[in-house]
Amino acid sequence: MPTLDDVGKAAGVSRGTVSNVFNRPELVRPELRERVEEAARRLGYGGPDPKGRLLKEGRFNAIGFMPPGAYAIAEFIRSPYGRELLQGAALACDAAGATLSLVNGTDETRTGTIREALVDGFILGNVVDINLVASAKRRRLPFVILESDAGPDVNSIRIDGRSGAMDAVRHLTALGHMRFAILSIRRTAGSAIIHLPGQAGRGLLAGFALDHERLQGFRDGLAQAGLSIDDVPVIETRPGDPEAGAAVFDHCPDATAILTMSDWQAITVLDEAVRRGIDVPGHVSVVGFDGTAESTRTTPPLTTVAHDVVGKGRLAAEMVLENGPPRQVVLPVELVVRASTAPPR
Amino acid sequence: MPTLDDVGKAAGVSRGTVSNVFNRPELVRPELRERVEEAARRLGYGGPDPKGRLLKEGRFNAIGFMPPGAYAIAEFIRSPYGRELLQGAALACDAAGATLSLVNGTDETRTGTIREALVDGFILGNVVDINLVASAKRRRLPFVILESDAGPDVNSIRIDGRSGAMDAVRHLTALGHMRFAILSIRRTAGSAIIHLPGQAGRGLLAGFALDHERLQGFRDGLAQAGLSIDDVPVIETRPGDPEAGAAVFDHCPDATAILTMSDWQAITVLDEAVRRGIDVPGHVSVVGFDGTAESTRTTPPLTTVAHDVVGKGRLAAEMVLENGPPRQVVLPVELVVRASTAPPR
DNA sequence: TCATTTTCTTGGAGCGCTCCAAGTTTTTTG
DNA sequence: CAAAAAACTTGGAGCGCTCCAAGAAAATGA
Repeated sequence: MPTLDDVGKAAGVSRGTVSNVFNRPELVRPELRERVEEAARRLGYGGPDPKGRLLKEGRFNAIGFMPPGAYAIAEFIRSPYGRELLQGAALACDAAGATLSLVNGTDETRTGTIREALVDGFILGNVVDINLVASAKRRRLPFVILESDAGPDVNSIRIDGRSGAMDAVRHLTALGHMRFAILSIRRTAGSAIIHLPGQAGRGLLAGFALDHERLQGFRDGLAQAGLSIDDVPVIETRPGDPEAGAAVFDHCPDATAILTMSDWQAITVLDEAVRRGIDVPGHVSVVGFDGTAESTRTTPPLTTVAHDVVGKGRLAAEMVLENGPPRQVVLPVELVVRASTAPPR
Repeated sequence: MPTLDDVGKAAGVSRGTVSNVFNRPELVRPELRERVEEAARRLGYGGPDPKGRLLKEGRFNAIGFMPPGAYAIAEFIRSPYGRELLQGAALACDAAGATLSLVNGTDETRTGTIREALVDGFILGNVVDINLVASAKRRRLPFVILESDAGPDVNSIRIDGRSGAMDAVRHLTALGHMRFAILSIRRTAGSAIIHLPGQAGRGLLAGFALDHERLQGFRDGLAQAGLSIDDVPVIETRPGDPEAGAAVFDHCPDATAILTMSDWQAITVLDEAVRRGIDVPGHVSVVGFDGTAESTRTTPPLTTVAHDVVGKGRLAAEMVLENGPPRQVVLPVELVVRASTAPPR
């Protein structure tokens, strides 16, 4: 690839002049300009390489988005939650004239990615591996983490998952439900993990912050109705696992209410219900989480623990772009009652 | 921000040694390494800046995605078509270990964006402004354009929109439909444009390649049934305009079949039908375009002119990443008949 | 102890560009 | 027509890094 120098040589002028021809053409006498442009054409010069400029300018004018532990970018875009989050981030980037870089990376390579990504800051999707936060700090770029809190010196945005989950349970117990099933999120590769009541080592409340918090909310909500989460089957599936619905119906045949951790999971359950001819909400009630646009369009429309996902994505990008003092934001949630819940059969 | 040199100075070693500490630590004696690391910590050095390396290496290891003329990135992600396309591109980037950069830009700034984006290649969403192709050529990076054909020296991927559109019309005329409405895409900002039959200067077949082609298909399909597109009202709305459905029902009250240019538009029509208590397909049939995953989940499920959108996105990214000789790919379409079409009332 | 080998460290060159002070040429002015 | 002003062009410095040949130091062997 020819460089400014090559073009300059070919046109019999200096590098600086060639640079001017491309960046400040008004500074260069027309006939000279023409000569330089002609030389550039002849050599197949594609214009000043942004790499060079970059080094000088010092900014990529881009922020990186790293999807949550369990996802690849492609998978994340597929999820209703993921695409609204990206939408919001894209909105903010657009407004700021910045680029949104979708960086991939398996759990093992993410640290390296953080070290080397060509960005001015990061949005770290729900962080599973806490070492990522350490890596991000080390890079000394602004970043924000989603759905975790890593202390007062780290930007974070999360929702109050516990109270949202409690609201969902309260709604269902108020309708008279007593027999629940919980669809939780598996944060590693693989198919559904079934935790039946009474099973040893259910370790449900270990895991990852987001899931932990929501499970706590479910637990506490159940407790308020005199029920124990220990009697509730919990199934962990990967976010977009199409088998999730099947797993629930197979393993929790007498649940009258199914609590989930995302609208996507709830949709899977709805789909499986159609397949099996199970009536929702007549036979079983289903509650989603996140309140994405999808949840309004299902059949029946989904009762869900909603928050402003697009707004969250936008805020995240804004925080990174602004690079102000660290903030920990907790967004409100609201139970939106639609037609997927009703009194038990 | 401190640099390798600063750290070297602070630790009393050379720049090269500091670089080794970070990149090939095994080459550096442990105690020296420790001394350097300690100096780095003390200075708050965030590790070798990728900018420097970049210049040496010469590749960004990223491809840029530029959305179609009418969209911003955020809007594009909202559309069922857009997110499947991005999904596919993300898939290919992930497999290649590359980053997918979502570059924004209004119509006026896109040329500049193409000149300066920090990427090794481009996917240009449906190109409205043909000058973009010239800009992309000038940059001398691999690129592919979608839903247009810019000749044998430019990578392109498109579907056979004309035959897909014809299939849609044939399906409807076979069912007995005689009165149509067409929902087309407005490629500029603003609300719906109504082209009623007989109106002067309908200029329907001008516009942008994709729309042009599909309109041709509609025209030719109608002609086969002895109908003229000149008698069919055509409404142009922006891709995600929620008013699209309303415009159709307001201005084409006696259409028994509505042809659209995207599933997204068709979904809008379905939503409006629900709102107005209009039965689909009892009262009116609706046909989508693209065959996105969304189209299976609507009520009723959508009859649509389908193609593999995810595959298209993946292929696009692969073509850019491979940087082989230019190819012009035409993907097959297939009319998928579902429950949104039926014989006319 | 000195020669040889092995291990470690150095600093210059170069990646492609932009910026800018200084120099050169052209134009204007008195 | 010379001097002053304006217009244009030049080339070095520097952005932060990696690579690598060469040099220095330490370890090993005779």
